[in-house]
Amino acid sequence: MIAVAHYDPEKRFAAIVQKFRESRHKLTPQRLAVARVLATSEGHPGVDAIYDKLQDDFPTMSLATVYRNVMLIKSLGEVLELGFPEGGNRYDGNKPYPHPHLICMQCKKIIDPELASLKDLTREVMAASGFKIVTHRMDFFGICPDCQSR
Amino acid sequence: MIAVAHYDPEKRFAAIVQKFRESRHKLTPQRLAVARVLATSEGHPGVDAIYDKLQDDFPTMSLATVYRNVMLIKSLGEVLELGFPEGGNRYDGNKPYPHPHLICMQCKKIIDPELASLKDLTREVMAASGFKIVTHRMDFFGICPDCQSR
DNA sequence: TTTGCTGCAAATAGTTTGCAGAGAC
DNA sequence: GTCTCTGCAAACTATTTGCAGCAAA
Repeated sequence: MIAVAHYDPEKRFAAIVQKFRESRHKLTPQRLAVARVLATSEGHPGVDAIYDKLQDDFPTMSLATVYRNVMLIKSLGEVLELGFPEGGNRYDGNKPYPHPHLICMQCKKIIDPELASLKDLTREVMAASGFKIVTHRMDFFGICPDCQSR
Repeated sequence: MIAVAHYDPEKRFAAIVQKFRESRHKLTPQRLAVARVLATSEGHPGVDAIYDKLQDDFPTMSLATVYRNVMLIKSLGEVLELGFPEGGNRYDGNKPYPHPHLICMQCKKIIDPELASLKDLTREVMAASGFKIVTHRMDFFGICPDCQSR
């Protein structure tokens, strides 16, 4: 299996809360709960997955609140949004900077492969094209080992 | 400037028409017109760009028809769909297989950089993860030389 | 107390679909 | 003549927004 590096989820949560404070945003229970799910999830949850996960603790919370807080955290630079045109964006609050993803087309799981050579690729494109490259997106789609053996 | 390889647009158009025939789809003027735009456009047009471009020749054609035919051509494997979650998917009928893209965040132009090392990257991910990789998506986002000097 | 946040419901935007007539073959 | 395709309008879905009450600071 591939090596996967993750930050300490509690530190990630604290970093997001710190950004809330710096930007003078109120620390509501709903907001903190969304931040905690983003910081601690390894599975790159979507908005509806976050919503579902919080139903036990916040039965009256609305989807709109999840959307609003995910957007806020994204605007603070503390979550990476993985948009998919088919809908159902996924979020990574654990590593909020661009990095490659490996997506199982069957079970929809998303994992983070370690790829050393990607930085060189970015530099190669910059030099060859004259573009000033700001960010990138690199997704591999396939069938994971679990789904292959089913 | 970066080197950009393109196929002969007329050959691409003929290949798409050939697929229409093989799959027993009727050759309506609207369908052929959409295929021609996809085969000959270098700018990775979106559905609305295709629609706009065809307004002169087919003033009564509906957006739905463009959508339906783009989807048909995609299902025949003759166009590469570049979906963006913000909406406005873009299409490449000239090189209908996965390849990296370089997207200007300002003028929205999309060009095809030549990157030799990408195949190795895919193999690296396959070997390390155990995934059976089916396809990939690699986008670089930045500011093109034209927009930088404006 | 003040101001921003939440829940609800309605609005939005891109895309898809049902249907009846038109047209390819 | 048959059966698919088209144009129109309505439906759909994920997301966003307006508003009135609620709660953090």
